[in-house]
Amino acid sequence: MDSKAPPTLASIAERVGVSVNTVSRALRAPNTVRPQLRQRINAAIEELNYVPNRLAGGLSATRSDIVGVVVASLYHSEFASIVDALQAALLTQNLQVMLANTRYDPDQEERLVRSVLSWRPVAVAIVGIDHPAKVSVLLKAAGVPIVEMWDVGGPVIDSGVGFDHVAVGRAQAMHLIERGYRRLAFLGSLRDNDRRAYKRLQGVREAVSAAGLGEIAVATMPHPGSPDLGEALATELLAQSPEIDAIVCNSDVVAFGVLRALRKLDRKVPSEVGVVGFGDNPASSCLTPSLTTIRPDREAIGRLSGEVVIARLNGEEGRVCFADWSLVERESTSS
Amino acid sequence: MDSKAPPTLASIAERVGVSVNTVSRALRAPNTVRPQLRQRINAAIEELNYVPNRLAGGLSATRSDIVGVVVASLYHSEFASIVDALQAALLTQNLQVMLANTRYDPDQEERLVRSVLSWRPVAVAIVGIDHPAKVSVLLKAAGVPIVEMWDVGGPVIDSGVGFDHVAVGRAQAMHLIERGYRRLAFLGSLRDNDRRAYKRLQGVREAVSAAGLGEIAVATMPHPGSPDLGEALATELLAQSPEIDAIVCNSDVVAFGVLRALRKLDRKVPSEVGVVGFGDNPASSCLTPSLTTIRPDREAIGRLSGEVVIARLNGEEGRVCFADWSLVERESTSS
DNA sequence: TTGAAAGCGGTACCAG
DNA sequence: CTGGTACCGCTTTCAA
Repeated sequence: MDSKAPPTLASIAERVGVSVNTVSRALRAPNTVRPQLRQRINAAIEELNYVPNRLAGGLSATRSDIVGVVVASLYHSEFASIVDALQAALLTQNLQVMLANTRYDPDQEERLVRSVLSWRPVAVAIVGIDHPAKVSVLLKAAGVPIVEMWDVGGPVIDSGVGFDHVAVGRAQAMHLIERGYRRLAFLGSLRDNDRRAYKRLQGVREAVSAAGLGEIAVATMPHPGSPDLGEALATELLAQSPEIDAIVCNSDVVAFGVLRALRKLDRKVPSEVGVVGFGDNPASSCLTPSLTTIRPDREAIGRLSGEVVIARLNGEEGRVCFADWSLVERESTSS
Repeated sequence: MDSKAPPTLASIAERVGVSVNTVSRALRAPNTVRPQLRQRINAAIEELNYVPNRLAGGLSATRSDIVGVVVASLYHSEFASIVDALQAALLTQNLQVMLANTRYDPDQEERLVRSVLSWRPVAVAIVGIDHPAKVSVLLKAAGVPIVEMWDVGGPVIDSGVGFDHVAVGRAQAMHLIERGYRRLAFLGSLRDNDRRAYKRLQGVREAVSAAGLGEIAVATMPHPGSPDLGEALATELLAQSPEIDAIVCNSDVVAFGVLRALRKLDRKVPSEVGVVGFGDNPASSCLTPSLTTIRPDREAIGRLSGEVVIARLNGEEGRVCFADWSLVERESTSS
């Protein structure tokens, strides 16, 4: 790195001997400039390694080509693949992702949303629909399309792409109940800011209650999910409530640890205990027993979110898209 | 969303009846403004939901508080946790991440680097040290600190944080050789742009050659790694070369599929075939047999990269940090 | 402690 | 097809 000031439009204009805005046009509308001149301009650009200054461009054009993206985590691909697909979709329109990551820290969301908005994004995509009040206000006041992703089980500010997490919880529990399990528990990482997890838990409760099975045991910790967490929680849970015969896990990674705990406790899966995960980790199909889980279509959520952003920028109306998810039945529940 | 123009410093200045730059100072250096005035200004800011325009601010200050981050993938947390930790480190200095993802597409790197540089980042963190020539030129010409992450087995532009991937490949192979395996193979996703993977393969070759074991079999595909890919490649490989007794996998996720293939082929692991992965996927310890693998300290790489960026911005010299990695020995090789 | 004025590097509109 | 000229919204001297 050498710290001299980078070349500007003016530098290259001067070098070629034309005005600044001829150069500007050569870049944005090449065919409004004489081919020969254009060539000389391009040569100068190449030679000086000129890179346009989008701070200036965005300020002047009062639009930035930035899409703000706010997620709760990048860990273990919970949202990483959504961002991945979203970014790919946005790239087709030369839209740039400005990423912010709350890491499930409730105090961060407002701060990060402010930070993202300060770049005057042309749109914002954000995980969840349950934001602190001020966040919703800021998002609305920003005057740009807002796409709320992942959870659409409720009203959205502008547009939404995701699925209903209560329904997922219900499906997890109903599957277990259909398989003959009767003493269900819910287990996993549960952070205050993770409203989606609470909704899935709620769904589990609803299904259990509808089946007349009474209260479920719940074992959670506010730490990020991991196999070790799952093993610890399961071990403790089964010590306290040995009658439990089915465990709904808040993530596959946690379920991996639960399976390990059950192996150590010599409780057979699925004959004595059934286990359902959430998230469809690539490893879930490779465990023994393989793990029954919920497969949300993250790629679709990212892609559709990108498409909604683009549609909104083209003047289309806000809308809500439901993304697919399915229960993938494997060995851990096929009793 | 309502599309009226967002409030500016001028709007709030007018509302309070002071000049623009009094407001500006109230934000950046609160104690240079009379407390009472400051309160009225803050009230107006709150009321109008004012969010500063960083395009303007950055342009004016000729620095942006953006750190450009260029990765090759976000899929299955190969780099996601690096970004996660990097972002956390940068947040302490109010630095914002502008993320670009090449998805291992060789054609994208130059384009994305240009795009990132156009935001006049104060620094750039990028995966890898083997860039197309033009990318290196642009990065150097940008005149800001550049941190090359993940691979530091060679010269860096400015600073680097990572480890030597050739050494990793060597360690994988040597471990297998020490365990008594003799007919090694390398298997997995291998994309042109993934120079690190080639280096690991090279390391495997070096170790095998040093042990006088001759050529190794290689089974790769240019597609993203997955269990299915691993299973397919392993099945084919062992059909062609049934004498193979050890497989070095380019990622854990691929290794999961390899283990599945071996199970189906009724080849015992580790007694008949040894398997080593790379990446330390959380599930690796939960498989049966559990997977021996290489654990790179991704969190450290992200955190250290952030620290190097910050140090460089404080005027310190460029430097290279080696991050930890270790071979985690588990059941898949303990013959 | 506060204000006026000159940019930062582009874009957009209008004239030539 | 090309150049002149106001801005875009904020920061930064420099005075007051």
